[in-house]
Amino acid sequence: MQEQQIQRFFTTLQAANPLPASELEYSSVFELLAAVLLSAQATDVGVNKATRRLFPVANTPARILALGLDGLEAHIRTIGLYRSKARHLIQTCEILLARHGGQVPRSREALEALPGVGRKTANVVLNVAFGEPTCAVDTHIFRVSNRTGLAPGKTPLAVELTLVKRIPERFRVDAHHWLILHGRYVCQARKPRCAACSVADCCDFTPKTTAG
DNA sequence: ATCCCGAGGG
DNA sequence: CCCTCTGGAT
Repeated sequence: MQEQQIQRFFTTLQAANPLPASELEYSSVFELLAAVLLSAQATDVGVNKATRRLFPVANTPARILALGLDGLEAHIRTIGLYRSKARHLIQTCEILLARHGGQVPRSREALEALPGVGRKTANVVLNVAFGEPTCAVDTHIFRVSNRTGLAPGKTPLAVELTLVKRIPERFRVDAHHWLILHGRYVCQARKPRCAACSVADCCDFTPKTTAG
């Protein structure tokens, strides 16, 4: 995908969805962090189902810790990888209270030091909660970036660095949600819906009919 | 490279 | 049945 096509790609997605947002449900920065931590290799629908049980009972680090490991697991048992996520979330809450006054830190280093928080989750929090133009690369963004030719790369980090270079700054904050939603509903893993795709004409993957 | 790990879809 | 879902730790 060439530079002019990248402009068109994001301009088109922007026109269809001027104010894109996460489909994860949260009402505080801590809830966002917890929801994103729980969302690893899980659907947002499944995460929302669990957090609708969890957050009314425990939506602060102290309240999560008050649940204990078994109590937390009971609330999130329907999410894949729930045992490791419960353990990590508890360890993260302990660190938030011990080192950060119970608040979610704003630096990449501090975020990635939290158990269960890697580069992708840190990028999401930095972007969605704090407005930084980071490019979190999840399964959707990795696939869409490679398939369309927007940012080819063998690893998520390689894709991320290319995305930062290639996405114009004015699009970079919202690009996260545009790419995820595009991957979820149009550029799907198994059967990409190219016939219904608004950006097929600037995609390396979609077969294009020769002009004329 | 491997493990974790439930739910939904094809 | 198999694949996929806003990955991270070992």
